[in-house]
Amino acid sequence: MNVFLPDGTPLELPEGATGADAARAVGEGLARAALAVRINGGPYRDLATRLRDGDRVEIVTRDSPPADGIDPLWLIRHDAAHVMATAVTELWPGTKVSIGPPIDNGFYYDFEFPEGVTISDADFERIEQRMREHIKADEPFERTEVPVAEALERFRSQEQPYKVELIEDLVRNEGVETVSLYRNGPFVDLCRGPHAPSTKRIKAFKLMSTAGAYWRGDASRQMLTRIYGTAFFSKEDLDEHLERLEQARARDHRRLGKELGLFMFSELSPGSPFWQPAGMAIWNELSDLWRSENRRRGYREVKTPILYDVELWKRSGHWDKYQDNMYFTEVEGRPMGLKPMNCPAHIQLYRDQRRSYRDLPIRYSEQGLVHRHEPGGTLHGLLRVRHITQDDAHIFCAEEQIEDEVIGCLEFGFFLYDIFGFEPRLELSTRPESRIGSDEMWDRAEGALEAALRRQGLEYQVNEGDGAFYGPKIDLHMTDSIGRSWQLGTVQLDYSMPERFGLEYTGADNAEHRPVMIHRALLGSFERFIGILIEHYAGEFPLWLAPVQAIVLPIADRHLDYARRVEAELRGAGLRVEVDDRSESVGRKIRDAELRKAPYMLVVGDKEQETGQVALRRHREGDAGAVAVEAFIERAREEIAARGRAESGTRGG
RNA sequence: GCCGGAGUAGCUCAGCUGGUAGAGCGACGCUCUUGUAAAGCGUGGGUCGGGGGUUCGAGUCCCCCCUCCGGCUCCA
Repeated sequence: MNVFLPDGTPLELPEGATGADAARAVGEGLARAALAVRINGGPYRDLATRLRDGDRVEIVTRDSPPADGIDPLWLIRHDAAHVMATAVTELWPGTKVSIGPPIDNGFYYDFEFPEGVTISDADFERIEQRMREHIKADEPFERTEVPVAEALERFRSQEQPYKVELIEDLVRNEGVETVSLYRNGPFVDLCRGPHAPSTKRIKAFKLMSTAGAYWRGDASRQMLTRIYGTAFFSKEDLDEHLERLEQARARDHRRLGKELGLFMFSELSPGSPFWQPAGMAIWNELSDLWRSENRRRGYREVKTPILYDVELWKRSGHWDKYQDNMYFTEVEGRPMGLKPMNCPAHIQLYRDQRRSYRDLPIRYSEQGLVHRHEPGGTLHGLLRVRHITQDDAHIFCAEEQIEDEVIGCLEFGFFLYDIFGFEPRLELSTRPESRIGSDEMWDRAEGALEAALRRQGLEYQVNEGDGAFYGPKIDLHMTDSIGRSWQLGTVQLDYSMPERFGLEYTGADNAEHRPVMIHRALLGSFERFIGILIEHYAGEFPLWLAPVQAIVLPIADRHLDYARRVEAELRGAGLRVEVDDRSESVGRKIRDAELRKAPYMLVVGDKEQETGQVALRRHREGDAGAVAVEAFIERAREEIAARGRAESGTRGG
C-alpha cells in the first residue's frame, strides 16, 4: 500500500504497517525520534496504530506542533505519570491508583497509600531511582482494547476501586463497551492514551512535591496523596525549567515584602497584613489614583461602619448564605457581625432619602474594609487575606441604565489595568445553585451582562454556576509569578438586594420603581492588587509607586550637609527621598541602594557640592552623569506624571 | 476545613543516635573619609512557635494547640 508524507511524497509500505513502520521506512533517525503519529491531520495516535492505503501520515517528534490540546511534551509527561505509578505500586504494594494526567509544566498522579504510609519529598529519591530503572529498561507502552466486563473484573480483582468507578462512569455517561488499557513493564493502567512508544523517550524528569487531593475534587470524598513531577526532552530543558521556578520565587511578593520592608504578618492576627511605611507609600499612591479617577467618573466617595446588628445580615441574606465566613460578636447583649461586604451599608445610604429617577444613577465608592473568615489553609500572603480593603462601589440605577453602567465599569477597569500593563482575563459567572431571587430575575441579569460584553466586543469565558448568591458577575483575573490565577475586579448585577431592602425611586410617571444595583470592584482589594503589583514589577516599581524614589549618597561625611540640603529640596518637591548618612564606602551605599531597588541614586561629593548638582545613577543602569538638582526634579516629575510605564514599569511584565 | 512539610538570633541557616545552643549577614561601638554593587577590628543579641508529658537531663522523643509553606476544597 501507499501512504503519503506531509510533503506529498508517497511511501510504499506492506499491508498492516504501522506509524512506527512508516517512520522506520523514512529513516532510522526518524524512527528513534518518533513519539506518535497523526493520520490525515487527526489527533496524535500511538505509533503502533495501523495505517491504511492512501493515508496522509505525519510522524510526531519532539518538535511537532500540538493537535487537539496534546503536544509532544504532553506525551512524555503522560508517560512519566505511568512510570511513576509503576514505581510507586512496586515500592508500596497495595497502593490504590486513581488518575495521573499531564498538566501545565508537568504531571501528577493521585494515590491512596496503604494504611499508615505517608509520603513526603524524602521518598522522592527512592521513587525516582525506581523510575530511572524502568526508563532505562526501555519498556514499551502497549495498548489493548478490552470489553468493559473484562476490565472491571481485572481492576476488581486487583482491588483498584477508583479504576472500577472510572469505568462504571464511562459506561454510564458515554455508553462505552470497551476501554483501552496501557501496559508498561509490570504496570497496567486504564488510559485513553496516546503514549509514546516506550519509557525511554522520557529523557529528563523530576518529582516536585506532594499534596493532598480529594478524589474527583470532592471535599466529601477520600483524600488521596498527589505526587507532582515534571518531565522534559533534555536535561537542559529541565534545568531551565527549574531555573525559571527559582526566578519566579525570587519575585514572590511575600519574600519581596519582607526584603523591601513593605508589610509584615503576625501570628497575633493571621491573614491580616501590617503595613510598614514603605508599603503604605505604594498603597497611598494607588489610593490617590483610584480616588481621583472615581471622582472623574461621577462616583461619590462614602465611608460606612464595619460592625452591624445581625438583623442587617439576616435581611441581606448573608446570614443564610454566608454566616460561616463572618465574624460575630455581642455588644451589650446585642448580636453584631463584621461586614463581609459593603453593599448593605451602601443600601442604608440610599434609603436615607427618597430618590427620584432624576438622581439615578447614584454611584457610591468606598475603600471598604471588610472581614471574611477565610479558612486557615487558604491564606496566602497578600493574595488571600481575612482583612480586605475593597476598592468598592455600588451603582443604583434604573433597568434601562444597566448596560451603559456595566460598560462604564469595564472601561474604568481597563483604564486602570492599562496603567500597569495588565491584560486580565474576563469571566462571566452565572447563577449558582445556592442563590436568592427568581429565575426570571437571573435571566434578565445574565442577559444584561452578556449584552454589555458583546456590545464591547470583549472576549470572555463563561463559568456556569459561579455567580454571587444575589446575582451574576463579570470577573477579571490575573496570574501571579508562579502561574496561579487570582481574581481582581468584579462587576456584579443584582436585582435581589434592592428587593430585599425594598429600595425605590419615583419615576417620571410619579409611580414608585425598583432600582437595580451594580456591585463593582476593579482593583479587587488593595491588599491583593498590591501583592500582584509587587510580583509584576519584581519589586522594581516605576517611579510613581516606588516607596523610596531617590537615595542621596554622600561620598564622605563632609558632604552630609549638602546631601541634607538636596534631600530637603527634593522632599519639598514632593519626592520620597532619603540620605544614606552612614560612614560607609560609596560602593557599599550604592550596593545597598541597588538592593533596595531605589529608582534613583544621587551621589554627591566635592564636584556636585560646588556646582549644585547630583551625580545621577539609575537603578540597574549605572552612572548617568551629573545634573543640576532642579533638572533632576523636573525629570522626576515628568516621569511620575507619565506613571513611568516606558521607563521601568514594563520590566516586570 | 483536608493531606503533607516546616517553625532555632532581626534575616538566611547549622545543631549526629537526648548531655543546659552556633555561623554568615544585619545591628551596635571604634578606626577609616571613601567617586558608582560589600572597608577593618571589636561587642552585644536566642523563654529553640506555645502548652503539657517521658527522662537524672529535652532544641532533639511523645501528645495537644498556634502560625507559616506546598497542594486540595472553598474564595459571595
